[in-house]
Amino acid sequence: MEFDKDEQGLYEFIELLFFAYRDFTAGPDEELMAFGFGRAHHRVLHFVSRNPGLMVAELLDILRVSKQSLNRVLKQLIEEKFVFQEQGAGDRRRRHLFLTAKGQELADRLGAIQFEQISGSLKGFSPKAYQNICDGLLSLIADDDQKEVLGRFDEARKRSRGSDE
Amino acid sequence: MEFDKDEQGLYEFIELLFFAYRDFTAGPDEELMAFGFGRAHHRVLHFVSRNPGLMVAELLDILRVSKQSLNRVLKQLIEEKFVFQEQGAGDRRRRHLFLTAKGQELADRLGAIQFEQISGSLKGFSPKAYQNICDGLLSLIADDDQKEVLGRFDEARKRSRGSDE
DNA sequence: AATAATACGTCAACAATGTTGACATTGTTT
DNA sequence: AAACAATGTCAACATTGTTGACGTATTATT
Repeated sequence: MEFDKDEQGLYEFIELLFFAYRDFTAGPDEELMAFGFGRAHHRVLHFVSRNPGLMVAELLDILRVSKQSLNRVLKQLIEEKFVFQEQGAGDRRRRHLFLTAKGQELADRLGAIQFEQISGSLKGFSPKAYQNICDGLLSLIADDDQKEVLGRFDEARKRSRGSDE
Repeated sequence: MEFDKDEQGLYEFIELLFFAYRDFTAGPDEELMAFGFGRAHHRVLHFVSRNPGLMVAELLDILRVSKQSLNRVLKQLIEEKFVFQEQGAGDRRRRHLFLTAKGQELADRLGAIQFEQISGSLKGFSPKAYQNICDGLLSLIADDDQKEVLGRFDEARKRSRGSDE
């Protein structure tokens, strides 16, 4: 397996991504079933947990689904008190999304499942090798989206520093 | 971004995988629409292309869906002459799956789209870095499945050597 | 002040893809 | 002959995606 237009290698890469994604999402999916939720709910919980105060429009841009599709799961999460909204201070049309204690608890549990999976899988990797994997995944993302993704990473790290210290 | 139970880094890893998978599947999805097919059809075309003579039971194990769900798309692909079946020589209950010329053409076109995406994204990576990415993806796959995946990789490489020389 | 644009919510219909359960067919094994 | 295995099929239903149309605040523009 080396990179150089080797057709076999490229096909293998495609399959690795498919199987990795398949097995990676399997764990949380099980846990979610107990709540009557699915993968779509997980995505909302994840991104609201990581970006507290996220607006609906931003979430739509992240998930790339129609607002009707998002609204179906978001409505459930709000009705069942996993998520709540706050009207924007400046612009009162905006709804900022946050997790309730219950929502945060579930998001954290799902995160913990994936943490174990990742650290179990990658514990043998050097920091350098791990960096290569992250860089590789990042460059698979469409050029226009990479900036947005990295921007949100930065904000999350700033928030985390702000609350830790 | 370094590997060591850094919560931020692990969350970032999760998101990278999500966005990479999202953007990686977007290309073929568009092409498939023109044929009235979806991602489920793509998976069948891909794995039959890579493993000619694959049995239905093996495909079910790869995709991890119910036979009824598979049958729906497989039936379409057979009726529209992208895939054909051959009765097993030894065990005549078995149906071995193959692509027709038309099916192979479509599978190749979809492969080409993803090839361009991958090589465009990873062209700056050293062979070593590329190897790290592949190893990382592989280890994200459930332990029991890694052997199967690697086994099929080997078979595909053997087949490819057999027909190339 | 009237009008347009924005952010969001909602109703309805429909499509793709997943599920389970039940049953039929054909071929192999015991 | 009876049991098992591999596949196909019918039906019902769940989740998550789509489009189109419309409603309601709120803000921005003219």
